[in-house]
Amino acid sequence: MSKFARVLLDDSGGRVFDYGIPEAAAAVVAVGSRVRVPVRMRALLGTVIAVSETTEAEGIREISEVMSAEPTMSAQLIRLAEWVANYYCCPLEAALRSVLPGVIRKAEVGHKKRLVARIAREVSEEEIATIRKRAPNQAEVIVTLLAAKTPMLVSEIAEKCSVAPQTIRALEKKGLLSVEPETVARDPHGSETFVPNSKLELNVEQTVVFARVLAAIAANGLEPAPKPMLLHGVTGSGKTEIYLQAIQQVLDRGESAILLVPEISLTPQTVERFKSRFAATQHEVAVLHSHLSEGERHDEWHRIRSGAARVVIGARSAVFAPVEKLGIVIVDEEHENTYKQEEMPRYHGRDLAVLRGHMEKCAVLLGSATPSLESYHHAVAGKYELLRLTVRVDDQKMPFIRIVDMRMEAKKSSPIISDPLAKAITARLEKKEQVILFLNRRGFSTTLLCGKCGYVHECPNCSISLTFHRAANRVVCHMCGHLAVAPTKCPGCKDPGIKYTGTGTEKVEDTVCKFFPKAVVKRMDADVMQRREAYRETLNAFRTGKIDILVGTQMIAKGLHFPNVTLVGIVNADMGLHLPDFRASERTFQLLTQVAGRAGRGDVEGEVVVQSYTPFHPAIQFARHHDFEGFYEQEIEWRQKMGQPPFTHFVLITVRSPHQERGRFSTETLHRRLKEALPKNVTLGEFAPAPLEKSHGNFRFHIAIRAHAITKVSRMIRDVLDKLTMPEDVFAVVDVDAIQLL
DNA sequence: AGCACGCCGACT
DNA sequence: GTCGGCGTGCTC
Repeated sequence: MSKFARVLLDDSGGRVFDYGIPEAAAAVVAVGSRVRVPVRMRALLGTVIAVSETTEAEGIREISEVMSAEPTMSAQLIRLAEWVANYYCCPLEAALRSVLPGVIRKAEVGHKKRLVARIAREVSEEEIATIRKRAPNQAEVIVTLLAAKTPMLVSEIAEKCSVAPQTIRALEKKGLLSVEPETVARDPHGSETFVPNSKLELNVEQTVVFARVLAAIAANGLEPAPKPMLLHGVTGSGKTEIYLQAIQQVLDRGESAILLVPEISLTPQTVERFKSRFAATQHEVAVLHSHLSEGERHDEWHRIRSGAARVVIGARSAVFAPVEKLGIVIVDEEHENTYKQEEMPRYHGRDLAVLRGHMEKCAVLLGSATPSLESYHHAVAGKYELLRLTVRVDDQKMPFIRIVDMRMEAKKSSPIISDPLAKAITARLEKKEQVILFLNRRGFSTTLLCGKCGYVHECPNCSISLTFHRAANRVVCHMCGHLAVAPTKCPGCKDPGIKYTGTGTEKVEDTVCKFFPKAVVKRMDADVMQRREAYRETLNAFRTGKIDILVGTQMIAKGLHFPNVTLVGIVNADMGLHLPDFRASERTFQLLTQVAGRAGRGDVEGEVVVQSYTPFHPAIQFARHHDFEGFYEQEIEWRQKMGQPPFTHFVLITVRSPHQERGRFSTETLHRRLKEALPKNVTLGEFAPAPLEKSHGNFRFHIAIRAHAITKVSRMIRDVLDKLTMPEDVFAVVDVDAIQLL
């Protein structure tokens, strides 16, 4: 009695077919196996997603080839992919693509193979002497290999002994050496050596927290699965050390660990810190991120799959790392929006970390100085275990935060650098301390406005105004990258009096240079950091004190620490506060807290100056008092009243088309069908043009849905969309638990 | 997604 | 009569 495999074809529009498992392959075909199967006249690649004793299908054919002896994906990862497909309303095919990197599924890029030579048998001194008379080069090779005590690359030997490869071949013929192609892993950090660093002593709070983490790890594999832990630790409270020691504990138990970090934090320094720590215990660390080459990704994946590397650090997609015996998943900066994938499948890395931990019954640790409302709500509700670190490791006080009311100050002094901020900078410069100025917008000015006819220079493809970049003398669209020469007169009425209004980092840099001509000012944003080394160079210059004032965007807000930075100025705290986004307030609070955390990490107390036109906004006031709980309390109350997440799930459907009327019509039809299909307890919002009405030349429309049981709703939306045929140039995107609302 | 099947117009 | 346009639907 043979079995049947349910196979999902790679490029077959998400359809599954049943195939017979040949007797000979019965032992190797399992859920997660990659197989070649006959489809009509062709043989296609697919993934086995289930194995059963029976099938309803008629005209069953047999699997023609099994790609590897072991399933390429574990049954658990297949289950995770199925969950992603059901929850995030996408085809299983798309979810599986995230689980299995393209390079692995194609199986074309093999391991990088190189010829490796090793000593084949004992060689006596006399023998070497005999060889040396006839073939001194051959003798040299033998001596080198003996001295090395390990096999060497043929190319390496050839170079070192300056001999031709034939010399080595000759030795192989004599039976003294064996030469074989061997897999050589490309280590993205292979050329670096790591100085082992040992663990730091934990303070009282850290010890308490770590004990709880240990308890969770000790419960790995038991029923019920340990509760996920939320570590709320203020900036500088030593969360990373907890992560490091937790991972060590997991390794000691023979298990593996996954650490998710936001893509931007995955700097060489971060990676180095982890590699160094585990270098001491000889454990390999694999790194996964989007900038790996195909070959590197291939090698890292196999290093993980084979168990050679049991620590995985990576951006969101690393949550799918093929580790066995998962012992802990850690999500650093769990509130970060970069964990949400903004293309299909639109999963949230942190949420999948929690789910995977639950499925594999292992510890899950989420960490942040400013937890997301969602996670903190779970902690308060007892779904997560809440752990706290309230003091900084060096007993450093939290920085003093001063709010400058720009409604008054902007008139009196400069709208960019107010008097109080200027005075604070002067004082710090006199003491030879360093300053960071933060503004979350690139460019010189944000709007070109004609004073005469009211013309605003907008992007032809997007409904936002173009930003003037003075250094390049161009106007640039920050959405689609549209570029044009900066106009000198109004493109509408030809009046030469066109005005540049609004502030970007370029203008801040400019103003600061004028205010403090003696200070060394450097700007750090995506524009000046185009060269890869520029980032490191600037940071090094800043660290060694060659720069007095660093002006920058997001880039300088996250996780960098410089002991000599004692003042952080936030040029405009209101930016982003008034966007049509229910998370605007939460984001502002997080950003202010994170940026403020950059101040005062040395032995001098830090100071933060926040410029705002709405100084009494709760997000600003609570951030000022370092009061996360206070912010949470008032924000969660509002969310509950409004039926916003975390009390509902928010699903956003975006319909886009280059043709405005076709887009509107399709949205209308979709909305009507949804109204018919969705049950009463699901809130279906009216369809409307998106706040960002036009982007990349597409008109965009939104339908918002709020619901409690998302998987059911997801299914219904999929059914409605499948039945609906849209015009060729109209596309609908479903985003479950949407973060990007514009 | 491909690719066969099929049902209509232009052409050796 | 045949070649080939692409519109519709099936693939275990």
